[in-house]
Amino acid sequence: MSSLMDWEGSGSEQGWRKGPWTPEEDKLLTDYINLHGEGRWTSVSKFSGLNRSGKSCRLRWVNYLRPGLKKGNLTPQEEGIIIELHALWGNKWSTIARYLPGRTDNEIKNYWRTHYKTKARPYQRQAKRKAEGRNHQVQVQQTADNDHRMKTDITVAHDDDHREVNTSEKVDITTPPQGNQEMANHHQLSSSPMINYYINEEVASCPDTITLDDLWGSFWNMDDPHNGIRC
DNA sequence: AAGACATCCAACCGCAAAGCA
DNA sequence: CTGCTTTGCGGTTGGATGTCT
Repeated sequence: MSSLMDWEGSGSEQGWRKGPWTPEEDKLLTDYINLHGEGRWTSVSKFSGLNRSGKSCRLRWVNYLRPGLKKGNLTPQEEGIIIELHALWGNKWSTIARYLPGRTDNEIKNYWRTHYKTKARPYQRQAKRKAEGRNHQVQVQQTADNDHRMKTDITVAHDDDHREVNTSEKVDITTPPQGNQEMANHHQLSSSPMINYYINEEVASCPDTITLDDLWGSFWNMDDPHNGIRC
C-alpha cells in the first residue's frame, strides 16, 4: 500500500512537522475545524496553515482537542465497563470507546496496557499498594453518572494475592453512544444476574451470557487478547 | 539524595477498510 | 471492476513524571 503509506505517512519526505504540538498549532487546528468542521483532514493539513500531516491533525483533534473530552483518571464505573467490554470484544478500542463518552480509544488502550497487559502485572502491584493503605475489604458504591445513565455497583474485595476482585457488578448501559446510529438497533443479550448489556447487531454473534467467572477468567489471562470469551 | 524502575500519555507507524472517480 | 485516495484503527514508542529502594 505504498500509495497510502505516503498519503502523509512518510511525512518527513514532505516536510511535515512531527513531535509534540504547540499551543499555537492547537489553536490553528481548533480554529480551522470550528470554521470548516471535522473531516477532510488532508485539506486541514493544506489550508490551516499547519505544517502537519492530515493524519497527525486528525489524531490531535480526536484525542486531545475535541470538545467534550474528559480529562483525568477513569472512574470505577468506566474501569468496570472497559474490563467487561474488553472481555467481550478484545482489543476493539474504538468500539469500547463508544460506550465511554468523553474517552478516546487511545486513552482506553493506554489505560489497558498500563494496568492489565504489562509484563509483571502492574495491576497487582498497584492493588497491593492500595491494599496496604486500607482495609482488607473495601466497598465502593458508585452512584449513577446522570449524564450517561450508567449504573454500576461495584464491590471491591481483595484475595490473598491482594488482587482486587469484583464480587458483584452490574452494568446497565441504556443509552447508545452519542452519535452512533448503529446503536439504534441495540438489543438485550443477557439478563441479571449476568452482566447486562444492550449492544448492537455487530456483536450478535457473541455469547448470550457472560458469567463473572468467564469475565475474570479472561481478565487474568490476558496475554492472548482473544482468549476467554470469544465472539 | 540519587539512581532504578514503573507508570502515564501523546504521538507515530503500518495496515485495512471505505469512498470515489 | 479497478485503482487511487482518504480515513480510521490497533500496535508501538519514547519522553516526562512519579515511586521505590
